[in-house]
This record gives sequence, C-alpha cells and structure tokens, in this order.
Amino acid sequence: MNKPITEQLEIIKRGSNELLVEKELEIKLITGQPLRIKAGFDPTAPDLHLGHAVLLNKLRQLQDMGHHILFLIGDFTGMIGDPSGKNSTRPPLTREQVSENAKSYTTQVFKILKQDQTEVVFNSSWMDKLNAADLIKLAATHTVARMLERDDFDKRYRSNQAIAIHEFLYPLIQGYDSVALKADIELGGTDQKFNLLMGRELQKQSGQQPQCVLTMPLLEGLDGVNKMSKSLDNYVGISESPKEIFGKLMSVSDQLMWRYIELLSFESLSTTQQWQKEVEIGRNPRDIKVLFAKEIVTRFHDEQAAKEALADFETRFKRGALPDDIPEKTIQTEENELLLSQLLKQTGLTASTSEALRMITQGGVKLNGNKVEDKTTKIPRGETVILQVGKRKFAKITIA
RNA sequence: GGAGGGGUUCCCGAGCGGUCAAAGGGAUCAGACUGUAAAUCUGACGGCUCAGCCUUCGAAGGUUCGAAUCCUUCCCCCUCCA
Repeated sequence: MNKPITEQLEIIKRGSNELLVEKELEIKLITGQPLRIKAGFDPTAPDLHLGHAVLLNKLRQLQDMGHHILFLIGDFTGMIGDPSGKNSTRPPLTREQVSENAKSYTTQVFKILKQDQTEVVFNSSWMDKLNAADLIKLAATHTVARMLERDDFDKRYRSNQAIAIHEFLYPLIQGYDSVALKADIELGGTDQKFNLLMGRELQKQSGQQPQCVLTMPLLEGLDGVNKMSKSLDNYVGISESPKEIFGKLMSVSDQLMWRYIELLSFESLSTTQQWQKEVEIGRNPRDIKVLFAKEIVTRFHDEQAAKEALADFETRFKRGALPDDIPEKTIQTEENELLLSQLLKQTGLTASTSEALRMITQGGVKLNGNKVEDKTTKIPRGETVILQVGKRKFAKITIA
C-alpha cells in the first residue's frame, strides 16, 4: 500500500493485456484511497475455472495493495445472456437458476479473494428499479453504428448472423453498472473491452470520473484453441478434485503448457524462463508440467493433495496400475447372466450399448484386468468384477 | 408489404431422387507408440435384442418402387427493396 506509485502500476500491469488510461489510474492511486474495483461475472457458469482464476488472481493482487473489490454477479444481465464471444443468442436463465448459480459462485471465489475486502453485489438490485422509460433513456445514449463497432457484433453482422436487439442492451447495462457502483477500475477479459469502455462513457455522462479499464488475457481451454469455458467442456474447475485438476493439467499439450504457466503460475519470471531453457536443452517437458500441476493443486487444495495426485497419476499412467478409489456399484438383474455390453451401459461406463460394443471391438475394455475380445461376453449373476474402459474409467461392479 | 437466399448428425460444413447413417474439418473417444491424459500414427464417432434391424437431415403432410434431395403448408434465420 505504501509502495511508490510506479511500482504499484507495474504490479497492476504485470500479466495484463491492456490498461486504459494509465495516467488516470496514476492520479487515482496518488490519493492513497482504496479504489473501488469492479469485476463482473456471468451467472450462467457456476463452476469457476482457471480462466476465471487469471482475473481473480489479479483482483487478489489489488486487494493485497489495499483496494476494495466489487464482485458483481450479473444476475440481471444473466437473463439477457452475454453475447460476448458467442456466435448466437443465449437462452435466458430463470430467476431461480440465476440465484442458485450465484450462491455457488460466492462459495468458490474466496478460495482466491479475501473475504473482508470483497463486496458481492448483484446488478438486479439497481436494474430492477429502472423502468421502461429509464431503459429507453439509457438506450438513447448510443447509436447502432457505435454498437456495431464491437468486434463480435461486427463479425456476426457481416457474416449474416442474427443479433437480437436486446443484445445491444448488454453493454449499456454493464456500463450502467459502473455508474451505479461508482467504479474506479473495471477488470475483464480482452473480449470485454468494448463493454468496459462503455462504463467510462456512461460515467462521464453522469458526471463521474470515468473508470480505468484493465483487460486480462483469455486463457485457452484444454483444447488449446477456444477460450476456456464450461460450455465447451475444456476447462479445469478450481473446485475439482486434486486428481482431476492434476490429470487435466497433465493433458495440456507441451506447447500450451507455457501459456498456462505464464498466466497462472506464481513462480517468478526468472524461474519460468529457466524452465524454458532447460526444456530447450533436453529436459522432459513433462517434468515442468508436473511442477506446474502440483503448484495449482496445492493452491486450490494443499501440498499433501498435490503429492497424492502425482503419485496416483504415476501409478495409473506410468505403470498402468488400478487407482485405489474405484467406484463400486451394484447392478440388479432378473437374468442369470448379463451381457458385458449391457453392463457397461447400465453402469454408465459407456453412454450406450453401441458405444460399449465399439469399445470392445477397439480393444478398450478390460474385465478384471484382461482385455475383452469377445463382444458376446456374459457375466453371471453373483459375480463381482472390475471393469475398465479406456485409461480413465473404472468401476467395481457386483451383479445381484 | 415485395423479391431472393438459407435451416444437415456435438460444432463448422458438403450433399440436392437411389450407391446416404449422410464427404471434409474440428471436438471427442479407443488403440499403437511414448516422455504424459504431450506430440505423432491408426481407427471409431445415431440407437438397438449389432454381420440384422430401427430412428435421423427445421416441423407437419404429399408425390415416388425409393426423398436430406421434388411438391404443399407452417416455424425460424439472413440479404436487398419499401
């Protein structure tokens, strides 16, 4: 808090994509007052993942400098559905869904943020008070041409895809939130830049000092192509089990690993640069990935869990052994014996009978450790068997 | 209101009367290999009582021996004109 301004600015900017407008932020920092930092979250995805962590880490840094976080849950805007990065309109959420998701958010954020310097706010609390006339006034502040400047609107418009009128309201409402909160800075992903700037304009119009805008890079998902998101199922959730987090991070490609490290690791720059050099001269990238995976598991669980996750990973994938926590299930049947394909489906190891048969044909099914060759394999009632599909799905099944 | 274009399997996207459960790419999954759930290669990728059968190409009808492909109506999207 007492660090020189230039140093504070350095910390704020590190790892970020863009800071607008630096001069203004400097002036705000000079006052020495805790700044009101706004960050908005879409209530459609109640599972926070590492993509969110990039932003949350930055918020945490700001808290450590003494600033005050306004953790905004866009429960009102959630009913619109943020068009950002989407190529089509999202279905709106019900009130019940929104509030349920919001609850789940708040239990997760404090794995990263300090609770006493965080204020959780809902934009419905002021948006619900706006009437139709107010909304028209708000809509009148900007033109369609201006809205179409937004990158993804522009893309959709040019590629002849639908843009619903209410989607234009989204940036306006997000901007209005900044007015309502009297935000000093707003953080968001790079895809939020337009929305964040909207806040500045609306604040100016209502006589406030415009907020500064700090954009953070978007973390690619596990596929390495799309941004990390729950809907694409390419995410690592911060509430997932140590083994899941560890395993998923190990599945990141050697190339993408560096990006993850850059955006998520707390290791010093010199350390990570050292890693890169070592890999260049022949060190196995897997070793680095292990170090990084352990760091992340430790952060969201603890060191012990990280060690166990590593040990589990090694026994399973290096030595091909069974994990120690195979889920157990009992299947009821009237028959004297069950077709293996039926069993796989009923236990959920495969999504359908067809898939089960495919897996067997492809040699991906093991019964008590032995590869199954025969599609018509049957298992008599009363038996308890260990089934494995692929490398990662196991179950201990008793047929009763 | 008028004219035209379009809606295809998770996504993108070909097909435009039979050889279509539907090209190609992505995602996913399996196998091989390995340094890992990396990379690479190979294969699978609607469902089922699985060498056979059933259901899919916006929806509902119709023509035909036979339709994703033709016709009718309806729903939705886009473009241009007004």
